[in-house]
Amino acid sequence: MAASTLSEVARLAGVSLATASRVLNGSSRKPAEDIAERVRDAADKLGYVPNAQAQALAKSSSGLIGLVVHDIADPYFSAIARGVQEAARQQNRMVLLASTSGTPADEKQAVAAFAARRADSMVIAGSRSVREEDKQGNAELAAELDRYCRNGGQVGVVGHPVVGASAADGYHVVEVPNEELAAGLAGQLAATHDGGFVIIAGPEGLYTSDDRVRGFQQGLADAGRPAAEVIRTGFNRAGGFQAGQALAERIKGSKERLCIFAVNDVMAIGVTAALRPEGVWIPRDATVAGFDDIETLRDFRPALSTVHLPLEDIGRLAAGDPDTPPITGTVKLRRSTEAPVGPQL
Amino acid sequence: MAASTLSEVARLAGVSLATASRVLNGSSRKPAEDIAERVRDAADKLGYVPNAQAQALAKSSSGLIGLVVHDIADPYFSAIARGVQEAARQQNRMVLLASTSGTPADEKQAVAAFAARRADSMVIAGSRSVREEDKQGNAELAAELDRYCRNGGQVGVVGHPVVGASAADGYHVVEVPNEELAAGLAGQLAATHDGGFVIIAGPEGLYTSDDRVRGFQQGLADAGRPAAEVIRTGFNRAGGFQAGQALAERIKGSKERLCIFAVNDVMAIGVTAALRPEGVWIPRDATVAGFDDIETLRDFRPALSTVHLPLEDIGRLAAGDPDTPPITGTVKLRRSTEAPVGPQL
DNA sequence: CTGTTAGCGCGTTCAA
DNA sequence: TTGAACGCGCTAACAG
Repeated sequence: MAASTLSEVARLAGVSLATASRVLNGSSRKPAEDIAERVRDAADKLGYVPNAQAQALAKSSSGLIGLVVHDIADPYFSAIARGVQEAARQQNRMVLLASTSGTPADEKQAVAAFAARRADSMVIAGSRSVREEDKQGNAELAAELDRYCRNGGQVGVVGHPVVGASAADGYHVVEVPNEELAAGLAGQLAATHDGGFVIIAGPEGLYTSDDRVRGFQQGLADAGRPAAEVIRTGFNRAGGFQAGQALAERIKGSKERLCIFAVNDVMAIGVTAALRPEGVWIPRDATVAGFDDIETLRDFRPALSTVHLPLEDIGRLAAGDPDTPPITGTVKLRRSTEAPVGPQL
Repeated sequence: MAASTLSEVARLAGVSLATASRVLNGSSRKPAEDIAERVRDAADKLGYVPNAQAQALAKSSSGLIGLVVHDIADPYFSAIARGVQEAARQQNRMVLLASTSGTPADEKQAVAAFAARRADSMVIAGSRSVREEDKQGNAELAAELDRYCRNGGQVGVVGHPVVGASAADGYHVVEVPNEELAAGLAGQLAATHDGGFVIIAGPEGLYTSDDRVRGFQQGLADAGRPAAEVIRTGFNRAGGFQAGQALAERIKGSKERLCIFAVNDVMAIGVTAALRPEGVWIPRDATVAGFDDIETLRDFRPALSTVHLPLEDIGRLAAGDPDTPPITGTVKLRRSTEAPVGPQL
């Protein structure tokens, strides 16, 4: 038993298809009130639900907005997703979700699927990479996006342009000032920290990670400090944990109080978690800072110094919301980077 | 410049529409290999992307699965969303996302929108409620779901049936054994805790909250303990925080070491966060337990005792994945409920 | 203001 | 095996 159709409603109301359509679905021209009511009654009686697919086909506008993320359960992405969702709601559209493993090849698949569904626009979140292994995938992804844009699609990319994508119409990038913010963080940390710095970074070639590393180094240089050593690892908690384990020995074997900058919050949490069982206490024996200011981690102790990013706004902006302010971040110094004898909050 | 259509491809390949369709989109009957190749070439040249809307219209099956959550940025829901996403991927379908404010009225809207898009199935997560204020909304939601099911839709609900929904075909509930698990938690806590218990619960009428409260009380009773006092507050971190503030005085003013059970993890975190600045240390001055075992909170210190729920599996199951095991939880006792002189992990 | 008609892009039944 | 024709449910031109 399929859902009832508009023509059934029209027949029951004793009017034509067009009239029923005008009454039930948004049209500029409003039919007479008495006939309109009859149509509404009929629709009600039949439990009529307009077929959005058919509407989309006829109007060639689907009211869909696609969202590509690496992992919807990652708090970074889910915060962005919330922003996209809100923007979609305001625009009276629905969100199509695609979680990919993070490889460009997978993302290309997702983009193609969105294009097939004729999504009006789409948002691509997740770090871009220039690693050799992603080269072909990037090219294909760029081609797919390009075609989509040429067909009138709107694309919002978070962070960096997709590698190789031409600056087509309808293609816009929500720039996140990772580099400046990381420099700012480094500057503020250098003001109170005398010892050395170490950076826990993601794999080389990940733009977001690379930008934050570069910015941080620049900030150190501006403060007259030597460059920090960079440890490359996975761009997630597990990566941070590994790096933390590797650092533990070193910290315990030296008198120096190291300041550790992990290029994102979950990595910083991983570092801290690895250090704790080794008896290395933050901020007593070393200090730790992250990046992103993930909401769920805000109750973490010691409170994590980080850079606040308005992730929801980023999502909203990428989804094409006009009255979202441009993206700016804020350095947040908290307990994890306090001086050795700071207040015991 | 709109995307190219199947008939354009057919014309360029010099074949009929039907043939092109058979070649490009899954059909049982395969045309000759030489002609098939010509069609594929043409499609490639034109950058043909099948219009999923039109396909859906013709086949009356959209390949869409709707997901209703209260807040996609809430780690509880985003974990479930991951499960749904994975199931969808396996079934070669896409996820339509709707975040609602949590009111049944909003959820009804979302369900209607999914129905309009002719989603093949949908998943509704988020606690059901029997509060008076939700009565009408619940009824409308139930009616909407009912109609959707009658039209052949599949509905998976997490936790509890939607209030008032008739057990229609295609309607199934992923039961979460909240009550038994809460009882189990209470039992294990009672084994090592001598003092009193307090429960921080959500508003009365929220099934999930009520079940956990009831189970916990039952568990206490089975252990020969008096019933715990129940404090009602918001079902989120803010609610927990408020309750924590209210409790702080009492804990400081008494010698008794209270065991606080918050009906979910984020509330437990809120309680702990409120207690900390008041100088109440966990587990020294009081102990705290939660429910859900949210992944992002696992590095929280003191490590939170809780009940582990396989949220991804729940999502997968609700999305109709056949080979996901039935849902069982596990009590996880960690540092936050340890005896006063436990090991300093 | 209303009704008729022609598509939107595709799957699928029929004849050929 | 291939192609012509119809229908999926709806919108938007037209004509009345």
